[in-house]
Amino acid sequence: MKTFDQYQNPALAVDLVVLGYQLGQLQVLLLNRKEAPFANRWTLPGAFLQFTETFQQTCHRILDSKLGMRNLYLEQLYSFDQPDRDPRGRVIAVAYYALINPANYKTAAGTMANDVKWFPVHELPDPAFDHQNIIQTALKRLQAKILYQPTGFELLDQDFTIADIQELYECILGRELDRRNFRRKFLDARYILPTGAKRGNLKNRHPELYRFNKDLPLQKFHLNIELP
Amino acid sequence: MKTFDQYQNPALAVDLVVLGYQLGQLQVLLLNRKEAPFANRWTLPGAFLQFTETFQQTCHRILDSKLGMRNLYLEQLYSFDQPDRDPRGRVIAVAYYALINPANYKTAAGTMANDVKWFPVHELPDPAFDHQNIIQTALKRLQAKILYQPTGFELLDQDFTIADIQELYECILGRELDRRNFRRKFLDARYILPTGAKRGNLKNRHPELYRFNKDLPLQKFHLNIELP
DNA sequence: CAACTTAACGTCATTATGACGCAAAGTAAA
DNA sequence: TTTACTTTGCGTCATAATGACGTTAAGTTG
Repeated sequence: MKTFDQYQNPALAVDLVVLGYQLGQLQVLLLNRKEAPFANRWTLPGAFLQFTETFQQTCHRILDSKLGMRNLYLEQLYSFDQPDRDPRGRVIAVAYYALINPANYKTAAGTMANDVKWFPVHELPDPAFDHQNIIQTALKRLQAKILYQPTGFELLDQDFTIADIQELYECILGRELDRRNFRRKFLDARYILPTGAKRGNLKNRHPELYRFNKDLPLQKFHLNIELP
Repeated sequence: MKTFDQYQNPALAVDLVVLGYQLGQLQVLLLNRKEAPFANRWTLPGAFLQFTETFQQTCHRILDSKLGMRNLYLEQLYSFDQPDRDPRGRVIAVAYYALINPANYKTAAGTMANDVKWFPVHELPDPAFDHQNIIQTALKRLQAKILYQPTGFELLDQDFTIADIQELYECILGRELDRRNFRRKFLDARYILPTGAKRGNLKNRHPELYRFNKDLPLQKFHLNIELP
């Protein structure tokens, strides 16, 4: 039985679209690249796959060691194969995306090294390589995903108000939703359950806090919202 | 600027799940493998990515040269990374799936070389490598896809009856649907348009022939069917 | 022309959705 | 202590979509 080590294989990189929700905006985490090519440009965090690693292991190596993040939602996004996507040679990128709540990390705006930064998805710099393309693919995936899987909750605190989650949905979907119909849907369908507590320290009426209903059968979650 | 050719990179294979609808059943195309490992076992058609190829080019190389198929629906499925998925060494598989109408090719049952064969998806042999896993991933993807994209039509003749397409949906989704409600949905929403012709040569009433409505805005296509 | 089968069309009750109105709770200003 | 203002929470109504199912029409076979 022969092996394949002697053939010329493309290099294999794993790139991560880390998405967080902060200050009412969906944000992407980018790194400022030091080396050529694309020195001083912003890029997705990434690493080359080590020979014995799985993709997930590479992801966790990047997230844990470089960014101090763990226990997050992670899913394979797509594999990118344009032959000229890296000027150094043939590099295939397997992209994953992660959803995190920035409040759980020291990565809130301002508390990070200046080569790591959150960018609101509508104010992105022109990133290196084909990373713009990868980011847009992730955003489209997320738009589709939150309509049939309760993944949006990964971006919020465990306890949240209905206004919180509605703003998150509006931000991701890029359209406004009727407050009262949104509430009705999430409550009637029991996607969320009241905790009994309310959020205080507010100027106006104190809203109730809710939590995702962990007992919800996954195939029951479905929102019928048209994209703009 | 350095290149990466000198590193030890995993081999990169492209594997194809070719799906066809025939004899009222969804079928997968498998090849009988001649060489070790897994000699005499059935596998997905596949090939190693050549250094300058895109994934799609590899797919077309496999489909065109080995199977004589072209002009088909092709979409990236998922990338498989289990380190032990190939006993010859580390091989990453980027899987694509293709939807074809077998009637358009000489690959109808019985007209093929005996090392190429269609298998109904519920009567699969135990395939080599992790190909069972890849096939099941493709079937789940197809189930989800036909509910929000009009991809099912790729598996049928251009002109079809409502019974044809309903049987296709029932077969892919694995559940029965009400004949009258199915018709109502597809006609009222103008997913399909009448051609004016009817299918003759039948024992009973001759059904009208329809065609997919090419002018349908894609975001309008949506079926609200729960999976079993 | 009677029997049989599939296609085509229709009805009705229930549920989901879109578009709103209005009262309650809380803070801040008068 | 009112009054103004804002956000939350609850409710209504019309319309659209869906599930369940009955009836008639078209065609073949005996």
